[in-house]
Amino acid sequence: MANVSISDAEWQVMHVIWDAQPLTAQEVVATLRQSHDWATATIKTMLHRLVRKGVLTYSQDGNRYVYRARARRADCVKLAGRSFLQRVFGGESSELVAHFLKTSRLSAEEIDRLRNILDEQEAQS
Amino acid sequence: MANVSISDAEWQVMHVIWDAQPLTAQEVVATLRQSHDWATATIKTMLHRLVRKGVLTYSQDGNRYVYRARARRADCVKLAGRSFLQRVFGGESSELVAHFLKTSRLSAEEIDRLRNILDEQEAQS
DNA sequence: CCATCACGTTTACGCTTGTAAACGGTTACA
DNA sequence: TGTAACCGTTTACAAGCGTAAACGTGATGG
Repeated sequence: MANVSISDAEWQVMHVIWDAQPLTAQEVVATLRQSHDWATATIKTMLHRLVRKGVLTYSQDGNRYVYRARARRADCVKLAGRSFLQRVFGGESSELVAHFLKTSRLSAEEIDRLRNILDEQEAQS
Repeated sequence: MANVSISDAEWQVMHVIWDAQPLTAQEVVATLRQSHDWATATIKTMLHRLVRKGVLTYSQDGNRYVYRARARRADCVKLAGRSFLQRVFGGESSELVAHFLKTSRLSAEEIDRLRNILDEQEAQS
C-alpha cells in the first residue's frame, strides 16, 4: 500500500490533510498559502501524485474532489523515520536521539514527558 | 560550503570516508562492497558528485586520488536533521524524540546516557 | 614494443521532484 | 446565450538521483 516514498513538498501537503481531512483542493490550497508560496497548479500536481502513489484518495462532490489520507500519518512517519535513521545515523537510534536532544531547546514539560517515555522503555526491557 | 544536500546513496559513501579518511577510491569501494552491491563505476560517480558538491576533496598520489571529507559529519548531520525534523515532524523536536524513543529498543546504558543528556538540558534552561 | 590493467573522466538513461502553464469541460453570471 | 470563472487533467521541463558502461591515458608485464 504505502511503502512508497513521500517527497519533501508532498509531506507539506500531507500534513495539511492529516490535520484536517477530508479537504477539498481549494481548502488545501488555502491552508498552504499561509505558509508556502506555491501556485495553485503546483499543489494540484502534488495532490495528483499523492493519489497515484496511493497515499491519498478522493471522492467526488459535484465537480470537485474531496481528499482523504489513505495512509496513516503514523505509518508514514515510521517509514520515513527508519529511512532517516539508517541514512544519517547508520541505524543507531540512541545516537539519533542524543543528537536531537542536544540540538533542541526543550521545555520542562517536554523533558518530563521524555523522561517518562524513557522510564517505560526501561521497565519493559 | 556545505549547505548542499547529500543524497541517500551519497551518505553511505560519506560514512565510509568519515569513519576512516583519508581513503583512496578502491578503499572506499572495498569497504562499501561489504554492505552494498554497487558497481565500482557507481561508487566513483558518487565520489565525483560529492567532490563537485564540495563535500569531499582529494589530493593526488601518483595516478590515484586520496579522498578526504571537506564537510564535517556533525555539520552534515545537523543540516539533514533540521530538514528531516521540519519535513516529518513540522519542527517539533520533542515529538521527534518521543517517536524514536518509542520505536527503538534501547539498552540500559543507552537509556542512562539519554537521561543524563536530559538532565543537562534541564540544568541549562 | 604491444597488449592489458588500473584510474579517473565523460556520457548515458530512465525515474523522481519542484514548479507550473495549458487544456478541456462545466457552471454561473451578465 | 455567450463568456468568464473554476475544476480537474495533461503536458512541460530542468535538475537531481541511482546506476553504470564507455573512453582516454598512463603504467606494466611479457
